[in-house]
Amino acid sequence: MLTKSEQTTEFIIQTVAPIFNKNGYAATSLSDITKATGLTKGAIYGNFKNKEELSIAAFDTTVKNMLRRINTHQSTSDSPLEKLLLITDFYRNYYNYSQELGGCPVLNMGVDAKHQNPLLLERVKYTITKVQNNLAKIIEAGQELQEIHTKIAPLLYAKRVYTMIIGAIFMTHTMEDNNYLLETMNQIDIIIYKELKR
Amino acid sequence: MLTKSEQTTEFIIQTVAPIFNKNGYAATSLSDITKATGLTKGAIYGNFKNKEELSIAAFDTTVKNMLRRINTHQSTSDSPLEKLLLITDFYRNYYNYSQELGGCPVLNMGVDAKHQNPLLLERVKYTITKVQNNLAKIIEAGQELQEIHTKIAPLLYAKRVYTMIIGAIFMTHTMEDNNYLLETMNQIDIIIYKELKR
DNA sequence: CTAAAAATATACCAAACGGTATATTAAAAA
DNA sequence: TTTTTAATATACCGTTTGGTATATTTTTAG
Repeated sequence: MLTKSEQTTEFIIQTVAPIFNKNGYAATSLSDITKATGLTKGAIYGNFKNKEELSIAAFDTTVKNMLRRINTHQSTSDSPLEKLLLITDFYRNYYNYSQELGGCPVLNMGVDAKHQNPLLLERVKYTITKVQNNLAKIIEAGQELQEIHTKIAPLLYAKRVYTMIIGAIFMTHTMEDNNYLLETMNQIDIIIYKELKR
Repeated sequence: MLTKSEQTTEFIIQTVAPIFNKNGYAATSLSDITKATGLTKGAIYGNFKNKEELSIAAFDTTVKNMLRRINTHQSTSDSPLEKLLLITDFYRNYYNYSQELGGCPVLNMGVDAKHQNPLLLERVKYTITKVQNNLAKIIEAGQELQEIHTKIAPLLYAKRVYTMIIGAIFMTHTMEDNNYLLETMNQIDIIIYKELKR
């Protein structure tokens, strides 16, 4: 069972996460935070050291939820190759999903934290590395199960794919046009079928 | 000849552009601006209506310079196909170049302006559309000169390519690793040779 | 049910915010 | 060179900023 303060801490994070993600670190004020939560500064600073720490907790939670969601989605299948296709499938619905989060946390905070919040930037880098390694692991598993060509360099392809995904996320959000995401996922599926699959 | 005020206006824009690009709109304060220019608020507000207008002028100038630079680079050749290769070549050196600008203006302001500066966001959208159309025009010219397959849809490929480029820019800047940009440009070159070239 | 402890609210801080009215200085025209 | 005009500096405005010390309330333990 969660203590009262643990509940409050969790409530603050959940409430504030989309605000930070949407507005960025500097443009999110403490009055935004108190207004959204209905709490006072006393409560906020009783649960978090400062604004920076709160922004990091918010990012980490958002990302954790997102990665869990991708993981659940791909675990529908045991085949690594199909797992990859399920991931592109996940991102076909990402525009809707990420709008609930206030945008893509990796993209938004990667750009936003760059010159203002070094600790948060480290969390973004860590997240990107993690996503890439996850992709690479799936490719490796596919090679072991002889679904994927062994000549393929797993991490290289993982980076290639994630670069395309994040580009499509930016374009879709900025241009407010889901086709960038859909079209890019189709392209990645073609890579999976024509380059990876043996 | 430029009048005194025109000179000052230009000086302010040039000085302030990389600051806005680096820190984002909200995180750039008027004291940042006065400190960097050595001017007072009186001078700033004598030349610009407000902070928003200045940020837009700064973005427009940065982008104009950037587009001119790409244009100069590609005009080395008359062949549309080679023009495309010269563009990927330009982006191979983009990490260095964009660091001077305080990052990629399209990427940074696209994310930053999304929920804070609608006028600036419109400028970003306009820029993206322009870049895409430029790429599409080159492909069309290549089709007319029979360098590029006519079955290729110019705008579709233009969007595909720019999506990959902007993804690579994000990854390179966030991960501080130029390989994302280099690797992506190699991939685009492969697309040019294997899919576009006839 | 009461006492100790933990969590939240209140009231306050100096500093910084974007912006403006006015004074002063510098440039252009007569 | 003087006068007019334009450009910049100064001083100030109310508001908001992130953060804190302290008072009050709520929760938990005895």
